Order: sequence, then structure tokens, then C-alpha cells
Amino acid sequence: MLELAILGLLKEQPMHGYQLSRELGESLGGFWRVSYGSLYPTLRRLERAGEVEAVASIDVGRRKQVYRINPAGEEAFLRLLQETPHDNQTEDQRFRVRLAFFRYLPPETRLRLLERRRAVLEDRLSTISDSLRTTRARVDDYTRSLMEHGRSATESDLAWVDDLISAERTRSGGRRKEHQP
Amino acid sequence: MLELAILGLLKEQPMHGYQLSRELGESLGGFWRVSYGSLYPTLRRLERAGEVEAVASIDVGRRKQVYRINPAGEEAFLRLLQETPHDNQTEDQRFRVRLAFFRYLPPETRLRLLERRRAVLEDRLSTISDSLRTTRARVDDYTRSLMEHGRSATESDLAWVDDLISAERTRSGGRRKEHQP
DNA sequence: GTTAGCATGTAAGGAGTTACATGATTTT
DNA sequence: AAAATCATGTAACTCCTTACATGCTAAC
Repeated sequence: MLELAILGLLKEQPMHGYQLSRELGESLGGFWRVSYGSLYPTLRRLERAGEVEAVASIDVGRRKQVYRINPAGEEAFLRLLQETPHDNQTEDQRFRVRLAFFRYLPPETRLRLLERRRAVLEDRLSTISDSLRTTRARVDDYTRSLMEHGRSATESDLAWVDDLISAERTRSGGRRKEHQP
Repeated sequence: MLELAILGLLKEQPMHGYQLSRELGESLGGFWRVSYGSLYPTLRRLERAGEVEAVASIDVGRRKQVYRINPAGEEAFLRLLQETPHDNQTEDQRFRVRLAFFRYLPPETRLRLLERRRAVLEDRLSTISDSLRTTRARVDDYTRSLMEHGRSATESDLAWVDDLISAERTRSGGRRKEHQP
């Protein structure tokens, strides 16, 4: 997920590690503040893999390793962007990261990913509803509140994804439109 | 987090691994379906640590390892329940798990944890608002939509936590000093 | 009598974190 | 002159996942 985010941000413009960390925190709206302990090693790994390369570091005193994405990186980026490992643990976060780079995907792929997300949310919603229906007597107020809030939050997510889907359908209109980055 | 969840569920009643997995998926409303590859090793680790112990396995043919929590486990449970590692990555999930076992905590501790959660959400909200305000021209529709949905979802979470807090204050009676938001 | 669900496990590894360490530059 | 922020990095570790392997039992 971090590789995807780094490559996606470097696609916009070359950056150094510290800057990437700030942009990452910002573009995801405070949902993920990556630690330097994973950021820097990942950057070096990407460099060794030939997916990014260091450009002349403008050291006006302060040392900076500015990285730029290269063709192999662009390829890896598109591969990662389409991968959908259904990991319950980080699924929500993954979707957010993915969406932040949606403009780089063709409309059909966007629709496919949105519908997959929709299915995940539908599944979650029915799990919650089942839990609320077959509610054991011992379920306390906290758990019930957790479930009810979870349900309304999931419903809200679902409505949002539905909006994204219909916007996608409207945009691509009757005929196919080129996706231009 | 898994240890906490297992101990918490075993506090309600002795169970075997497979059943724990189902209960876990249910009580968290489909937000976390733990894999057996982590569940069973964790159970054995808890057993070796003397926090749970296997009770006579009722094998009516089918082999079952039913575990029961013991005093050391109860202690570990309360310790884990109060721990608040501010891990941005899993913070939301942790809060949900914690809340599912809130009834085992004294009111003061509940309030402390709720207020900490509140601070995290406030922080997230201001990060999002900042991002939306200092919005670079290059932010596309997807990212903007992501941020706006993130904001409204966080506001909804915040309102929910506020409800939980005021319910907590009401419950613990009027003796408690009022507090300005 | 085969498919679906119950039940337990192991080995390898992914993807991040914390804690520590260093040093330059800007702000107060 | 001190404190905050910028900037990069390493080592050890945590926690959970995937993929595989086994075998029993209920239901169709």
C-alpha cells in the first residue's frame, strides 16, 4: 500500500521522503501518517528495484534525496492500483488510497473497483444486520451502539459509493471517453 | 488486539477456536474476520503464557479444544483493554474492539478512553479541514470527494462519541462536575 | 456419495511500527 | 542560545496474512 502511495505521489512530481510523508498525511486526510521507519526503507527498495531514481539532490546545505518515478515504476504503479487483495483488516484504508489515484485508471476499471467495494460494503451491512437480528440477550448497550453506528456508517459509505458509481456512468455517457492523465 | 478480543470473549464463556472466530466476526459486525493462521497460534501462546487453559474437550466425535480464561488472563485482559498505542493504522479497529468490552471497565476509565478517542477524531477532522482549505489546484474530484466523505464520516463518528460520553456522564450521576467542550 | 461446513493446525512472509541515532536550519 | 522543524536513516520487533495440510460430520 505504501509503495502504491509513493509511486502515485511521485507521478505528480518528484519529491523527497520527508515531503512524501507530509503529502501522504494530507491527501488521505489524516487517516494514515506513515512512519519514517517504513518510508525510507521503502524508497530505497523502490530505487533498488529500478522503479524510482534519485535526481540531482539540490543540497543548499540541507541534504535531500529527491526521487523521480521511471517507466518501470509507472508499470508497477498501475499493477498495484488494480490489485485487490481482500484483506478485511486494511480494506478501508486500501480503498481510500486507491481512490486518491483513480484518475489514472480507465473508466471500466474504475467501475469494476467501485462495484467490488460496493459488494464488500453490502456484505458488511448484512453481517451487521444479522448480528443485530439474532441479538443474544447478553449483548450490552456498548456493543449494540457499536453495531448500530457501524450500520449507519456503512450505509453512508454505501450511498457514497453509489454516487461515485452513478457519476462514473454519467461521465462515460453513451460512448467511451479517453482517460487522459 | 487479537489477544484482547480472545480474552474478552472467553470471559463471557469458554469456547473453542472456531467458535471464537465466528463470535469475533459477529460482535464486530463484519469489520474483522480473523484468519485461523493467527487465531490458533495466539490461543496456544495464551495457553503457554498461562492466561487461558484447555478444559476437558467434549469430543462427541469431533475434536474440540475448548479454552477457559483464568486469573492471569483476566489480569492481562484488563491491562490490554486500557492500553492505548496511538497507531494511526489500526486505531479505528482498536477502538471498536475496546468498546465491545467497555462494560468491564470502571466509569472513569471509560470516560478517559472516550475522550482520547474524541481527541483523535478532532485531530483527524482538523487535518481534513486544513487539506480542504489549502486545496491545491491539482486535487481532482476523486480526492476531493474522498476528503469530503471523510469529513462527514468523521463528524458522524464524533457526534456518536459525544453521545457515548454524555450517556456516561448521565449514568454516573449528577455528582460529577460538569465540563465545557 | 459428494459437497458444504466444522475444526485445528504449520510455515513462510508481508507490511508496517517503535525506538533510537544523527545532524542541519529556521524560528523564537 | 534554545527550541522547533526539517531531513534521513537503522535494528529489532509486532501482528497478522496467505497458502497449505488434515480429517471429521451433516446435509443434499
